[in-house]
Amino acid sequence: MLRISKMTDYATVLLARLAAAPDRQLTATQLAAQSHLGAPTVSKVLKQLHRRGLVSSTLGLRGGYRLARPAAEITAAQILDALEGPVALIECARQTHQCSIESTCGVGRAWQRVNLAIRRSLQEITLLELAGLGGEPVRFAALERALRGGRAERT
Amino acid sequence: MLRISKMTDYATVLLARLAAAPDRQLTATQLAAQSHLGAPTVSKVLKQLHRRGLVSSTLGLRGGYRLARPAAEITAAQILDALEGPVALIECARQTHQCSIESTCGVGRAWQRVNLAIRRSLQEITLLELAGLGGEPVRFAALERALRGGRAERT
DNA sequence: GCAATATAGTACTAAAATAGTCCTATATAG
DNA sequence: CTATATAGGACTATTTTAGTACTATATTGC
Ligand code: FES
Ligand code: FES
Repeated sequence: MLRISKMTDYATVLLARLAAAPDRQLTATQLAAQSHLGAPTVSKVLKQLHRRGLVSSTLGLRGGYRLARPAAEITAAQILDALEGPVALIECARQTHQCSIESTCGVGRAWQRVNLAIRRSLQEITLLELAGLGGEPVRFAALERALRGGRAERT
Repeated sequence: MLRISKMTDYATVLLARLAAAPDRQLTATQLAAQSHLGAPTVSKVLKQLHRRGLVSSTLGLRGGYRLARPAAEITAAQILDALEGPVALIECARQTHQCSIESTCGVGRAWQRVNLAIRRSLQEITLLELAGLGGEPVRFAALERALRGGRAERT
């Protein structure tokens, strides 16, 4: 249940590598070799990450990629959004809800709460933690809170 | 990000309908009409729900479906599992992890914790709440108040 | 027994999403 | 000017998901 795409998985791996070498500039080829992933695929992911502002790039010879900001300021939610867009748990949970059976079901509202809770938990996980660099354990306080409270979100 | 399949969505709708009529037996055709969904699809979903023990069925004339147990004892996690199986957030999070780059990445562990947290949250949502039948807003608000004093939020 | 109704199981087809590749353009260092 | 590297987009292949169809079996009521 609840898979993330391979591309997103790759993205976290690549970002973790960049996080481990914050002052260096790594090329797509280098990252592909380090990660044992295909070079074209890695390139594609990095391009997407650049589009979404998670990495900065330098063109030309001696170019490459680095994190656009410190690993502690990049969250799992941002990575997910960057690769998969703001798709929600179910169609009904999207802002423009045009579910055909909405009037008769009433389930959508509850799923939205679940969706919200998950988003909140993902916003508390930083790349630092994903990369295993932070030392602090992953926390899920917000998840617990959101599940019970169900407050509004702004993202 | 993090979609559930349409089938799972349908399942919650159908289960919610069954939950709303706990003492009646509804046929697939009736449920399809109520939910404005295709009859073959509804039938398929119900068969799967029966296989996974979430609904009980009666064969033959005057047959139909009903919940296998009270709505309060059916959780969102169970519904998800019934329709989509125990697939995890990423391949690496599965019990039989055979990720090819596992040795070099170290990201898997953190995702596993995210995965676990999401599962736990889904286990706390019951069908009663999904169906909008429980008194859940009060209960959640009270719990939140009791638990308040948590930690700060991050974007 | 027999016909009608309804679920059970399974196999198949169609459609959509995802993954991966390739090509062209552009920027930079030397 | 050339080699290297990213940027963007188009394309194909694969996989997953959704939906349909068909056969078998159980139950009711005549
Ligand atoms: S399935 Fe869309 S609102 Fe319920
Ligand atoms: S991507 Fe599989 S263990 Fe990291």
